[in-house]
Amino acid sequence: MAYDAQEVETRWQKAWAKAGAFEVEVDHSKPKFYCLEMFPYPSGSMHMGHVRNYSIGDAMARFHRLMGSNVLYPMGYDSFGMPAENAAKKEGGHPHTVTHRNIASIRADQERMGYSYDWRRFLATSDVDYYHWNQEMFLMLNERGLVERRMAPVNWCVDCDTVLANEQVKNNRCWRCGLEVVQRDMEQWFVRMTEYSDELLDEIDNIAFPENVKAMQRNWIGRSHGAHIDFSVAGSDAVIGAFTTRPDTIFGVTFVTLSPEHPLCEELCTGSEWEADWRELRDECLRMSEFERINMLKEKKGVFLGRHAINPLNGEEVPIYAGNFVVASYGTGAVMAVPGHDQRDYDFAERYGIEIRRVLIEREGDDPTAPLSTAFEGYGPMVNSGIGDFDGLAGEVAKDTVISALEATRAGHGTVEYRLKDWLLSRQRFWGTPIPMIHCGTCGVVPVPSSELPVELPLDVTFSEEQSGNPLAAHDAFVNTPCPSCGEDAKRETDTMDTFYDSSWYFMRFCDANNNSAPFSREAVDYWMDGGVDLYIGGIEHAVMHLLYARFFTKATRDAGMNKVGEPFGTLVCQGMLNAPAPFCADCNAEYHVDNFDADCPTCGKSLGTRSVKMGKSLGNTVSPEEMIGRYGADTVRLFMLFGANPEVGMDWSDSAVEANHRQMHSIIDAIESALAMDNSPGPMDEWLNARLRANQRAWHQAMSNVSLREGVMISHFEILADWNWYRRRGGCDQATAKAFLQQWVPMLAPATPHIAEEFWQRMGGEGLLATHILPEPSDSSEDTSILAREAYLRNIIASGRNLRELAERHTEGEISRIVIQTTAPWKLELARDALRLHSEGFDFKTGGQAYVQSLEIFENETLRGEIFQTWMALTTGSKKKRGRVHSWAVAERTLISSGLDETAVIEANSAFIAAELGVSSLETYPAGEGEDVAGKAGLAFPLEPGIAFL
RNA sequence: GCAGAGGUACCCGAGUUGGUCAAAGGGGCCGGACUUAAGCUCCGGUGCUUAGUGCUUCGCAGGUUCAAAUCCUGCCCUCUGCACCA
Repeated sequence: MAYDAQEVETRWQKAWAKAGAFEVEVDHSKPKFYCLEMFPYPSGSMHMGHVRNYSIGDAMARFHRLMGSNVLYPMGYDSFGMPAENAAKKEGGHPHTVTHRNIASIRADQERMGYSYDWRRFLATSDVDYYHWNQEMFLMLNERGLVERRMAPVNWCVDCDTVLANEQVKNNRCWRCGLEVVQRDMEQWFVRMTEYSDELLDEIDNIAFPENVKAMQRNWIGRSHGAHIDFSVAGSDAVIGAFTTRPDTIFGVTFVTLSPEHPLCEELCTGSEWEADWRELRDECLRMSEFERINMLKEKKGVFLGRHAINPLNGEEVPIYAGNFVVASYGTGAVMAVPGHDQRDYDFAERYGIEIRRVLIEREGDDPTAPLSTAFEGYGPMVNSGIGDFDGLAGEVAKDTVISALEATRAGHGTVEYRLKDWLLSRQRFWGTPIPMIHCGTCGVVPVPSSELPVELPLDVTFSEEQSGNPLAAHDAFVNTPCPSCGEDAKRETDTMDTFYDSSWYFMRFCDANNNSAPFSREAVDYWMDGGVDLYIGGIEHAVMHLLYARFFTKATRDAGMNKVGEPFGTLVCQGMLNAPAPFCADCNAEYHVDNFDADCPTCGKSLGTRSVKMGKSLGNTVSPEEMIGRYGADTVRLFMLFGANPEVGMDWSDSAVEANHRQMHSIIDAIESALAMDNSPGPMDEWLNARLRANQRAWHQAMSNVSLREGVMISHFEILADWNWYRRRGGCDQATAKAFLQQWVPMLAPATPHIAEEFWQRMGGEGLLATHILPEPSDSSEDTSILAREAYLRNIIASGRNLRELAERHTEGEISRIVIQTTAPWKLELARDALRLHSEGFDFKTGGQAYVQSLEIFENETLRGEIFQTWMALTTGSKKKRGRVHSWAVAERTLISSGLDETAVIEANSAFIAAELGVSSLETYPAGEGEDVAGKAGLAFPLEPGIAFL
């Protein structure tokens, strides 16, 4: 057929839309399946990374529809954020305009790919219909005490003109623009996510995320158990509180270090000879960001503060230092230093000549007085404790005992610390959800009453490149408002929300997207979200940000009674990178822009090779989806995406592979057309085709259920086609068989290539739209094993015949023209059947095998005795190199032998085919011993392995 | 350093409850059929060897076993995340 992908695909896309094929409602009579791709930011047109993401999701959505599930598969856009604002500035417009233009563009691209979204649930977070509910939920969080406004040192990006959450800072650089962030103290809005730290951490064990994502989240939350210990200062009322994860090393404390900004520093050293040194160190530290303090510090420096702290357990006085490596924001900003068992403290102690004391040994019996040449940071029995019964305790027991001792003297207690911090929500930008709060001179900060929501972003703002700061702050009509509490003039909050807030609950909004009286109804969300989103697909880059916020949010709304589940996502699939070749210099280990193909390395001048790297604008190694769809059609692109690699692994773009997949499409089309044009002549291959189809259906079903899409597509688009071709080659040509075959096969093509599947569904007279068709459970037939085994037997003969032919040619003078196949001697088959029967009964061949074979009647035959014995051994115990056949035969082969397969009959029935395949003009076959032993092959003949001679 | 995932034939990639594994499938390459020819399509080949045998292979080195791609130990390398975290 002339395959006009453009025409076929757009025609069916219209038909699906017209029929509302993908529109779903709550229906308790069916199992539900919620398939979701991570919320896209509409940055213009769709790129290949999107194509991969959605092709995976759509295949799964379509598969589950075929399986009879009620599939929720929505699409919307995470459309607030900086890029639109920057674009608006550039063109002197409004981000709203930019955003809607981009949404229209990406949506058109998605529609052209034929993704089966329920477009009625479409939403954009920058539309007031959506962010209204952001605000409503913010009031809910506020009422539940989860919102806090406080002064805090924040990460500020000068370029983006706004603060960033901790998660948005990577290597001290802004995640968006890459500029280094600076520290600023500002009044900010926080969501108290840390209230849920423990649940967020503990629940990780029970969710089906990939291990790497789980590990990242655990790391990020970073719970550590330890102790808070109070060191009082000698000659003062001051107390230094320190957090440690190693209370078992308390007797090794030989100094205490404060962060230079610690308020006690000044108090302790003012007026002393050490004050000047401390001030210098503090000022130096203030000039550094926290990141530099933690990661870039080359030199550990400290100054003595002139005072001593008292170890609460043994009363010992140790010097107090200020150290540049102690960070104020972690723990208490004070460290109890144990140089014997902490490498950093060891280095510091060595430099300043402080005592290094061993209070742990590595294993029992070690010398407690052995000097340390490096810190021993592991766990081991306590030694040299000086007081109490601590010596000998190790690990958790040691920690607990020390903590109990501290608690008894009220000098400390066990604690838990987290790395996770509260979610810094406010952004000093325009294009985000306005925080619904009002600042009143009299009443302070007052929430906007729910009845007055939404607080809408003004549309009468013109953006330009000159302006800096947040245009909202300069918009009088927005800012000025009466206080909802006292009615006096007041001012609106002009900070907007981090866009991660928008994406933290959108999956629940999709359940009830058009609700205009609440964020979502409990009924809808409990139906669709039961067990979480069943399949959530997206990039690994959201492992700690979006996925953690969304988990938190779901728990917060659950506790507010809005939904039942506490974990939003069931199975999470993180799709791998999409790579494409780029010029690469092995010496410099650097990739360059595609313009440098065939050029020399711009850095070292050597000639460039290529390497597969992530597709991206910066290297220019991108491929345009539009262009590929235009050239090959959406189905080919989808097939390539699914067949190229399994979802979670990286994948290389390859032009030749895309072309190969396009050829595959043609082959499938040709095959189906041939199936539609069959004669009405039933034959022996019909049952084989059915049996193969059933086997493939079962394997396909399993692969698809496991999101092993590559494997699934391999079956639906490659294996089944190969079977069909074999059927035809073997003379299969039955209309009824072909029709039933297509009835099953064509639907299997739909998840990956829905348009061509729908086209053929119609042409073969399928009922209704394939898009809404339900495929029955894969069936089974007890006959299948032996049907398939017979054909496999035949193929085996042809395969070994081919191998042998090559060898035979070398040993034969003249042309090879005929073949003689001697099948197994009947007595060998009988022995094989006996052996199999005994094997299935658990017979021990090693002890009883010989006696058994000798007891057989046939063993009386003296001339055969030797061969009988050899055959028996080959069947049962095998040799050193080869196991007995009873062990190595597959189930199918055992079935054939046990049923007493007449090999000669099978070969005779197919002699013309075999002869043609092996390129000989005549074929003769008989059981060994019943004819001439041509070329001495009779002895080789074995059940399922006939002796083959070419002549 | 810690944690997670990996290392399979020219490339990609299955296979890891030990035996049916010289190891699926695809790409590429080689050969054949078809064709005036190229392309398409179909068929076959693609570790070495051999009238169906034998040999050497699944990061490296050992070990367990009658039997290891698969299990154990050590090592090397790649990717990802965290990191002078108290």
